[in-house]
Amino acid sequence: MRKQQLVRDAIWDAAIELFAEKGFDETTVDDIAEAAGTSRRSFFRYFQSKSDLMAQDIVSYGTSLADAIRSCPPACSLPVVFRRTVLQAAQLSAAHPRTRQIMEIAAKYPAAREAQIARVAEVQEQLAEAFAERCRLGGGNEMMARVMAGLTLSLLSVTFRSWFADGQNDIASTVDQVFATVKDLVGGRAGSGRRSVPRGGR
Amino acid sequence: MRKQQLVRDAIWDAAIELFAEKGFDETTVDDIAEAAGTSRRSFFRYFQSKSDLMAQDIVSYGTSLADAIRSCPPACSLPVVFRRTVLQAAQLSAAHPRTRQIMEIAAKYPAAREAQIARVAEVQEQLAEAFAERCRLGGGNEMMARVMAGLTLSLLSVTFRSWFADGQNDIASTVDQVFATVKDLVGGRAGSGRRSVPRGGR
DNA sequence: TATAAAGTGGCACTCAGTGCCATGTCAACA
DNA sequence: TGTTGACATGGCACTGAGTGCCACTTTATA
Repeated sequence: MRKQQLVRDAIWDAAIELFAEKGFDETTVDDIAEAAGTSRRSFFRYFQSKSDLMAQDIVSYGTSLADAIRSCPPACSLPVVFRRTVLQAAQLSAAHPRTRQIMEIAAKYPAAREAQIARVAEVQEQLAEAFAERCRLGGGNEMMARVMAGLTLSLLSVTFRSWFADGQNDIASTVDQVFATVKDLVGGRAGSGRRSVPRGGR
Repeated sequence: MRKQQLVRDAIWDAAIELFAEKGFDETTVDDIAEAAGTSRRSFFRYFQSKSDLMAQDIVSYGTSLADAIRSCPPACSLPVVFRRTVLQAAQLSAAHPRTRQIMEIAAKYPAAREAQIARVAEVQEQLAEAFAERCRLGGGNEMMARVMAGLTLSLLSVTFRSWFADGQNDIASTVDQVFATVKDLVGGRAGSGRRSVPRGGR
């Protein structure tokens, strides 16, 4: 039924509004239920917990990331898949009207932040699978898929933080900046001035 | 006072033992307090929560990582600092007698895993600071420090997972393996057989 | 030994989360 | 139109987490 989605949205909106207004810790489930015009008991039918609700965007964000990976043209090299994925996910999230509000809540309340971070680990699993599939990294190489997934999320996290801190809207250029930084770190050609060359091995 | 530490250790040991035995979710704070020969109220004087207790090792692990970064000889290049850090942290943790037990608990119970993951974010902050300090990445380049921190933890996570899954004890070789994988991904010379070359740029 | 400081345990309270059950709603069907 | 069944809802009661408060005990110091 479509009404289900309506109730769910009502709860979610009410919750975010209250979190922003009164604080994450200060808002009880009863508050949210009341503001959404439903009961405490129903709240828990739609969301597993307050934390679960808070991390909802991370989950959907994860599926769009996985989609981005899978939908990348087959000709793309690994690094290109990589970059496209980060860029696409960043743009998608940046476009969502509530994103900044949610980031503010997460920045302010550790409990809210933890709720999100906890889900990131699940997203990482999804990504690893998607990468493995996309790049046919079968056999003993799920390791690379996992490294890619971890790296992708690290870069995204840095990207968002920087984008959020700057208060600017052009997330694509933030992505460029982050990639330039990594290249510099890891030994690509581009550089932001500082030499810090590779030659890693023991 | 030294007795404080004794009580704390007693609680911690009792908790880990019970988690392994009955499960994380199934163990109540009362159970732990009783097993440790203290009261529920005192439990909360030593640990903020059950989750806090579960994540205790992550915290100490974080400080040893930060130390590893700071104690790296000044001559080392960035990638070397990097590798040393990962290796040192891996070895340190692998050496701790309870590490495997804790990983088993985390593997089995999502709530326990989440508790740990939530703390990893804090560790990442610590690492970013340490990297920034160690490499004198002042000014506008905290970004690189954060990328390094994220990358370090990603690699460590993969390393541990692999080490844990294999059931082997030589974590140094696992680290080698992971680094070879990254190099392969990002365009170094070493390779584990599969070509998936760099040539990053957009 | 007296006394201050610090640690401890019990009690009561709020809030999260869950199981159970009675009620309400809507649609299909007789 | 009235009955039935599926399903969503809301209330109630219960357990466990986490906290504030206070009385008690232990320990260090004079």
